[in-house]
Amino acid sequence: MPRKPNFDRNDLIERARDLFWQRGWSGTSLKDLEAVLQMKPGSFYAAFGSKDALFELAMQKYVADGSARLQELASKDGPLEALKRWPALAVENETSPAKACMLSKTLLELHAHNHPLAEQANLHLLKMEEQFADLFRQAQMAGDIDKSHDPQVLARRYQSDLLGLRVSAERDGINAQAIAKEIADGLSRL
Amino acid sequence: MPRKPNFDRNDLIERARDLFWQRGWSGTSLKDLEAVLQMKPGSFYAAFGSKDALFELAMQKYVADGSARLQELASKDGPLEALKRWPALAVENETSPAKACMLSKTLLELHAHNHPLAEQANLHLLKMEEQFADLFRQAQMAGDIDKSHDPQVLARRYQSDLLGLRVSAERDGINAQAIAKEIADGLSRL
DNA sequence: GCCTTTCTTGAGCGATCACTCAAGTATATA
DNA sequence: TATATACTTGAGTGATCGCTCAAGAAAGGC
Repeated sequence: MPRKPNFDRNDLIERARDLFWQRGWSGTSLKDLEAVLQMKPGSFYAAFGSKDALFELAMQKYVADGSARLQELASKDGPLEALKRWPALAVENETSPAKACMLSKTLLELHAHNHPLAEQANLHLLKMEEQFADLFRQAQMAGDIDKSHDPQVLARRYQSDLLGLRVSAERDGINAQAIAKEIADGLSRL
Repeated sequence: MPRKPNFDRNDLIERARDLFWQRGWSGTSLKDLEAVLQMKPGSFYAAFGSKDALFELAMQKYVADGSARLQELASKDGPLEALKRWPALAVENETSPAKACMLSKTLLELHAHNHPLAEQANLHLLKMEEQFADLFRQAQMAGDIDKSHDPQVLARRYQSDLLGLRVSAERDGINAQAIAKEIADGLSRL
């Protein structure tokens, strides 16, 4: 049999995710990708098919990694504590490609053009919201949150607050950690 | 003396604002603008200088109009009531070019490229935040909000929540009015 | 009427966009 | 070692990007 590709596909997708996350869809050119991935156009298209196809892979990795990190946090510290710590974690990482959520950036950029990637981003956001709802449910079962609240409603509001926080964190001169703390404190009052 | 331009400059800026607001900076081409403004390239560049210059004018109009509408609401119903009604108003208008805030869309799209328009958007957001803080202050003077709160802190959180709401409203299948109501209810508990 | 001043027109500029493909190169099997 | 089977290369595709500019058209003042 023949030659093997001399790259680590997973590593390439991660690097593409970081570039797309930071610069957005139209802000990332094939030239940018070729530079970061160290690939010529021919190899790129043989490996991924199109810029859009790679973007979708990048979003999937973004969601899978984030989801796993939240789940791990919940396993370690419990569901409520995970939900309370998550906003600060989302915003504190100095090395992350951007503070704002990649899914919301994609949605805002491409929704007006009815681009399929905007629809995909929305679906991924729905999945994240469902994970939040699960954690709220678990926190209720553990007696940490009053059972009078609807977990879906809590999750919807929580995600909205999180998206706002992460837009704010993208700004210069905004104390995002302070907002993150307020969101966490709000959960204590449920 | 000579010929007058046969267009209403203010009207052109409004149409450009709607287009930019909906499609974003890189999502709006000169061709799009020429079509909507009914201008050939020569006239366009004679009138506005560049795409970026028109975008800045569009943002200024966006902020001026929004700011005036909020101020009018406050004059009519009082500062606290204005702050409580504002989220629902921002999200209910079916004819608006987009649900998300034009400033946050611009910031997210252009911040990574250090584009001057991202910096401008941030400054406009700061001005809006200051207006919110003023209204919170006035509500405290009127005795509608406990004086133990810092108006700047309230405004920062309020704006973050508003940005999150408006990103959520851009999504399909999200009940943004419900989130708006929760934000308003939160203000009642201050 | 004419002249001056401005606005309008639209072909077309160089640069960049996402993407293609034929030719060359490396590797596993026979 | 020979062959088959990928992977890699990079010049080049047509389309579109923001923008320019010379020529023509319109509306004052005289």
